[in-house]
Amino acid sequence: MRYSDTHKEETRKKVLKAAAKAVRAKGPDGVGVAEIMAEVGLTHGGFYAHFPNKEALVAAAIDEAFGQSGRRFERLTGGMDGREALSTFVDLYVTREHRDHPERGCPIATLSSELPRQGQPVREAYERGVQALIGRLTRWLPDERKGLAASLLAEMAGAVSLSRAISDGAAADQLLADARRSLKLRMGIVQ
Amino acid sequence: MRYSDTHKEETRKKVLKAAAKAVRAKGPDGVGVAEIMAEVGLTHGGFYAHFPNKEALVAAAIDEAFGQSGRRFERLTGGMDGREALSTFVDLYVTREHRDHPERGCPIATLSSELPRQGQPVREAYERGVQALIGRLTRWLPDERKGLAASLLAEMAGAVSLSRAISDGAAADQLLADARRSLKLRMGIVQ
DNA sequence: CCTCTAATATGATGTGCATCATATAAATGC
DNA sequence: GCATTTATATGATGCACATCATATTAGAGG
Repeated sequence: MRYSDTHKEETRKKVLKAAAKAVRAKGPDGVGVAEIMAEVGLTHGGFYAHFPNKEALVAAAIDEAFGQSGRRFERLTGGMDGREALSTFVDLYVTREHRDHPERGCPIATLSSELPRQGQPVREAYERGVQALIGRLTRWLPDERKGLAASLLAEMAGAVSLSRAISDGAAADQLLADARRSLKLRMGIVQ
Repeated sequence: MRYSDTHKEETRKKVLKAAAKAVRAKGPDGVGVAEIMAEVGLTHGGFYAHFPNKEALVAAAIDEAFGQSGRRFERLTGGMDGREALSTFVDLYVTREHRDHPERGCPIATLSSELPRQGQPVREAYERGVQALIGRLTRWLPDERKGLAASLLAEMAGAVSLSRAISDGAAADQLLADARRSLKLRMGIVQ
């Protein structure tokens, strides 16, 4: 092989990361192949040497996005007990910071409504990510109540998502604060 | 005028209703002008006699969708006290029926994630609808706690939205049931 | 029954996009 | 430094769509 052994793999990774960001920022249908390739300094034609089609890229990008936030949370909560980990998670997820940066946030808060309309490979990637996150939360909860974990995640994503629709910043912040409190109550962290 | 006085207005209404359904089913960007006109038995060209452009239609369709569900809930909860109205609302909103029929459901559960990326007129219509719904819930709550109302709405929409991503029907139903219970707890309806 | 005008249809234009066939260029091993 | 092969670029194709200019038709008023 003439390019370095790792060159193609590196390019693929870069494309994937750009896509993971772009998909969250503009949605699966709002983003174009050419745009993502340009982001990496390439042109659109080379794309098909890395992915069979756009749908495969989007699916991989969603896996990547979930993977990124998953690793981040593992890192930040490593060594904590369940109670502390849950509290940390809420304080990182249900925030203005998350609301204001969908492109590096949780795919659920950013893509929930449009994902059911995507093709099967994309939906599958999304569900994998959702289930992994539910699993993580479940392990942190007393008695490992999976149903509760899912419902808590719904509340967190719903709060971030709805706060993005509220133009009055103070009201949006208040919504997030109310949600954090409700979540910690449900988790048994506060009374 | 040669057509009956009300003809144009009736056509506009029909287009609007078709759009309100289509926008929820396929998203603002997933739906085409020609498709909506065909739904009403017309061709695409006539569209611009009714709306200046697609964006205006989408904004009007979102108003219409919020209006439809608003009127429906007013009708169903008319005469109830706050407690009973809230309980009824939860039992209608956080359901499998709602999950399975986005095209006639709440625009928040169907459009939340992609709406922040729409143009201003569409975002404004959406926020009007959100605020109206928050207002309705607020009036039903003891002490009229607006922040709580918003947070409750986030949890409801989040639960329906997330349940749409879960392919295992039983698990999705369980998520909805858990959410209903959590919501009624927060509303002070059950212990 | 005919006229006239508002409502709708036809068809064209331009744009953006995914995909692919083919051309070019990069850089390693010789 | 050259040949070879692999990565990337160029450019073409076809489709879906919004928009608009122009043509046609429906049908109430005379």
